[in-house]
Amino acid sequence: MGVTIRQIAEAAGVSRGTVDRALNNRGRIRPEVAERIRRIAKDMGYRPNQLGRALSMSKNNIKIGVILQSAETPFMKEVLKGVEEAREEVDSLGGTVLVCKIPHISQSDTLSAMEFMREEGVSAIAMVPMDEKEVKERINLFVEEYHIPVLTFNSDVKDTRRLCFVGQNAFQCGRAAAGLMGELTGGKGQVAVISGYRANTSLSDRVLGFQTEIGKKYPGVQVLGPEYCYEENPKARQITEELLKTYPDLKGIYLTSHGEEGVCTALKNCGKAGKIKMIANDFMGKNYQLLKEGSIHFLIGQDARIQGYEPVMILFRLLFRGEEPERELQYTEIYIRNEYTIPEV
Amino acid sequence: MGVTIRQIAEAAGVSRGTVDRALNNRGRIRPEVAERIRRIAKDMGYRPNQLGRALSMSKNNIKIGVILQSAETPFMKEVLKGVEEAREEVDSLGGTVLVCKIPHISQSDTLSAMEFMREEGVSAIAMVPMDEKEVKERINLFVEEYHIPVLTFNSDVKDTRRLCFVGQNAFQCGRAAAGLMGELTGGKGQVAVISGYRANTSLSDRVLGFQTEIGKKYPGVQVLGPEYCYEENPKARQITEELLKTYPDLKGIYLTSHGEEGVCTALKNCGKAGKIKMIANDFMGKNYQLLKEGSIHFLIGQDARIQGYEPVMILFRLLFRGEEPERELQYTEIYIRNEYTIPEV
DNA sequence: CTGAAAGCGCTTACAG
DNA sequence: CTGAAAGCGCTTACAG
Repeated sequence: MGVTIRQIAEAAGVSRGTVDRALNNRGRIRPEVAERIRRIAKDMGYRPNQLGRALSMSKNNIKIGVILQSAETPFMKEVLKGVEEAREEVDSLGGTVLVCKIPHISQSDTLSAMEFMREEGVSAIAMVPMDEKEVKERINLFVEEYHIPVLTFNSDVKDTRRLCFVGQNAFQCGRAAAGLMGELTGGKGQVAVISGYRANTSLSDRVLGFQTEIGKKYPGVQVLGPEYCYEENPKARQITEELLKTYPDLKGIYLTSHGEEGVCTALKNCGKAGKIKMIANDFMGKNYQLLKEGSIHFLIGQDARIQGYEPVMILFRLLFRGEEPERELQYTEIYIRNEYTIPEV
Repeated sequence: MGVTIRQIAEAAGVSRGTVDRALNNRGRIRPEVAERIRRIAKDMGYRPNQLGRALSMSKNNIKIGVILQSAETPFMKEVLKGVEEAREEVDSLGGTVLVCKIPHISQSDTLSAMEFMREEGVSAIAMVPMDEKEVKERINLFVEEYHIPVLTFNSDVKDTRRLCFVGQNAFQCGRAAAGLMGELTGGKGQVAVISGYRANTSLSDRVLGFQTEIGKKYPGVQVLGPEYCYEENPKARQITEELLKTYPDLKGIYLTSHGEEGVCTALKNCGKAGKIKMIANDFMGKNYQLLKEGSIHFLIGQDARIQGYEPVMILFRLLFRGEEPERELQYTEIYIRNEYTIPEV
C-alpha cells in the first residue's frame, strides 16, 4: 500500500487538510508551505488513492449526460452497450450517467434532449450531433454560457467549441478499402461503389477516400458509381443486378454501408458470389455470415462498444480528476477482418 | 446515489454489521433475520458501493505477482506497458502488483521467481510459462497446495491446473495469413514460409495454420518451407536470396516472426519488393515502416498492451470481487493491418 | 447471534 | 492561512 496523506502530514508537521490544499492547489495556503509539502510528497512517492478520493467526493455526485441518435440501428445498439458499461463503472465510482435515446434523427429532439440534460443538472454531455446550424449554436451556448463541456461522438461537427470528437476517420476508412480492393483485383479492372445516403458525411467521406486512393495507387482500376441504396436490401440488389448487366466484367464492389444481403443475393443469383471481390463495412447484420461463406472478402469496421464507452469515460476523467482529453480528434481504430479473424461470441 | 447499507439497517431495525453479515453470507446471524434483511435490500434495490467496499478492504492488501520471460524483446516491452497500466489501476484501488522480469528464457529463473512471489505473499500469479515438466509441476503445486491461482499469458502450458490463458490463438493467426495470401496471389503460384525457431510452439502453430488452410482453401498455391531464420536479419536475407534463386517465380512470402528487414533487403536488391506479396507478424521493429513503403502488404498482429493488462485485471477481479474469468482460453484479437490502418502515435 | 465502534484515504465545511 | 472534526459506504475485530 502506498504513502497516504496522513503520512505526509506527519512528515511535514501539518494537518491532513493542509496537505490536501497543497497537493490539489486549492489555495488558502502559504506558498512556501505548499511548496514544501509538494516536495515531501514527491520524495515519499505519494500517489493519491482513487478510492478515498472517489468515496469522499461521491457526495458531489458527478452527473454525465449521453445523447444518442438513430438509437434503433444495430450499430447504435452496440454503442449503447459501451455506454452502459461505462455507466456501471462511473456508478461504482459514485457518479451518475443519464442516457437519452433518440430513435431516429431529429433536430428538435436533439435540442430538447440537451435542454433536459441541463435541467437535470449534468456536468458534461456526450452526444451524437447533427450538422445543423441550430444544434451547433446550442453546443456553443452550452460550452460558453453554461460551462457544460460537450463531447461529440460517432459523427462530428466542425467549427464548434465541442471538447473533442471520438469516432472513425471515414476518409481513411475508404482508403483502407481501396488498398484492399487494389490488392484483391491485382490492380486492374472495373470496381463499383455502392453507398447508403448521399447526404451522410461519414459515408461520402468513405467514398471519397476510396476514390482518391484508388486513383492514386491503382490507376489501372476504374471506379464506377457511387450508386445509393439507402441501406435497403431490395434497392442494393437492384443496383447490383444492373451493374452486372452493364458491366459484365465487373471485378469488385465496395459497399460503404448496409445492404449486404441485397448485393450478395444478386451476386449469388448469377453465380458470381466469391468471384467478384466484395468489401463491406461494419460488423453488423449478416456481414459476418457472408464473410464466413465467402461472399464478402473483407470487412472494415470499428469497435462500436468503444465508441460508447470512451466518450463517457473521457468526460468522467475530466470531471473527476481534471484530466483533459489527450487529443481533439480521437479516431477509433479501423479494423480489417477476413473470415479467420471473426471474434468469438 | 444508491441505497446504502445504513438505510437498510434503519429499515430493518438492525445494525449495519448485521446487514453486512446477511448480505454477504458471513454466518453468525439468525437465518430468519438474514432472510428478512435480504428481502428488504432487494426491495430497496440495494447495489453495494464498490468504493466503500474497496476502501475498507484495502487493509487486506491484495497482492498480485507477474512473471515475464524474454522481457528484453520489443514485444514483451509493450506487454510490460500493459502490466504497468494495470498496476496503476490496481494500485489506485488499494492493491499491489509485483513484477519479475526475466531477461531471456530460463527455467531456473522462472522457478525461483515463483518461489520469490510466494515468499512475498502474493495471492495470485500471472506468468509467461515454459513448456517444461518442472515448471508445470510447480504450477500445479502452487494451485493445489498453496492455493495460489496461476494464470498463463502469451504462451500456454497444457495439462496443468492453471486458471486460464490469455494470448493469441497461433493456429488461427496462421490461417488468417493463409486467407490473405490466397487472395493476394489470386490462388495460385509458389509461396514460401520463413519462421523463427523450430521449437517455439507459437511459431510452429502459425506455420501449421498457414499450411493447413492454404491446402484446404487454395489448392492452387504451393507452400515451400518453412525455413528458419532465428529472428536474425542476415539469416532471413540469406534464406530469401536462396529462395529467389531456386524459385524465380515465387509469388509470396509469409514471415511468422521477426527478420523482416533481412527479407525486404533481399527483395529490394533484386527489384522484387512490392511485387512478391509479403505478409509479416507483429507491429514491432521495422514492420510499420516496411508496410508504409509497400514492401510488406499485410501485417498480422496482436494488441501487446492488452496481453499485459488483462491478466493482471482478471486476477484482480477474481481476488477482489470473486469474479471467475469468463473463459479458460481468452484469445486476444487477431488484427490485420494494411498501410492505411496504422494507428497514430 | 447481534451491536457499537473504529478504520480504510480522502475531502470539506467550519472555526479560528 | 491552518487545524480539528465529520463524513463518504463498507468491513471487521471486539464485546456481550
